[in-house]
Amino acid sequence: MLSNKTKYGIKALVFLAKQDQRVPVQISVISKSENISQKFLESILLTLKKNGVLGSKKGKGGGYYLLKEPKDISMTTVMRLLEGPIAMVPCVSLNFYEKCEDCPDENACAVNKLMLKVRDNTLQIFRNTSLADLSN
Amino acid sequence: MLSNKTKYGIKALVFLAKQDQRVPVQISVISKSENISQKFLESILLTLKKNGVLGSKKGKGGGYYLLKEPKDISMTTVMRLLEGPIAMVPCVSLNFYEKCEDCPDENACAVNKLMLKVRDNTLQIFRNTSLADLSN
DNA sequence: GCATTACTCTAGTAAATCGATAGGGTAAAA
DNA sequence: TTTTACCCTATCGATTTACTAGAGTAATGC
Repeated sequence: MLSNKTKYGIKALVFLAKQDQRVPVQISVISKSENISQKFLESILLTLKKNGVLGSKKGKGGGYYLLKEPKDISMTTVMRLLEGPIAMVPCVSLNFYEKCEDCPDENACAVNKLMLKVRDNTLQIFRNTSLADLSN
Repeated sequence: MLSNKTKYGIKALVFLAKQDQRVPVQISVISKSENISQKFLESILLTLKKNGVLGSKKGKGGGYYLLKEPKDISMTTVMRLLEGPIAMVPCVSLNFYEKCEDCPDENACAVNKLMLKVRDNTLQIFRNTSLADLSN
């Protein structure tokens, strides 16, 4: 299941991408428009900022804005930052790999085999989908 | 993330599919061989039984066995029984559909659009993968 | 400067889910 | 009639999720 965190994050990013000008947008504006708790959204945008997806400006006329063009922001980045691993099991994860304790041989494991296929496919979708694709 | 329940369920099914003869296999045998808590496995096999995937036989020489040929047991069935919805959000789920409360228009929703693609792909993999495919 | 605005950060918490564990009950086979 | 093994219910600690509260700090405009 996709967490609300990720869901809200994507919605906020799309909202920013849809702005005509690249001016800072206040959290409260996004929060109202997308029906997201303001405080919760605050923490989400903060992580996106800390990881180079968003920039922010303080004070009057401040807010958040995209640091890159929507077409250059890939869904893999967003998913990994907000949701964590893309794989359904750690033993097939690229960025969050962990060995299964109960499994003697990964290569002989049916779950591994199946989930590897799923990960490959899902990853390809996220790689080929940019923020621009979602904003049309 | 895939739950242990599903993971163990798949492993147990593969174990059963790999048996030469179609004789009942005791829970304790599967549990030891696959490093799964016996009691936990018990409840998993029970759900698979209640939903027509497995049969069971009581008493001495009893145990669980597949009700169908491995090639006729699709991963969609197994995943839905043990893991639940295949989709990452309820609003793109076929069997567990639910409308998002915060979303005014599903067709205009970026998350919906993205997750629909993911679900289609994942579903296709599960549909095209049978227990037989995983047992080789 | 100084008030306003808006971002930043730290805690905490209610609710749900997960992954078991415990223990007794019941049916069937030898 | 004893053994074996399936069947069912209840409980429980740990973790995660989705927020909420509240205080602090940095810019901006007048």
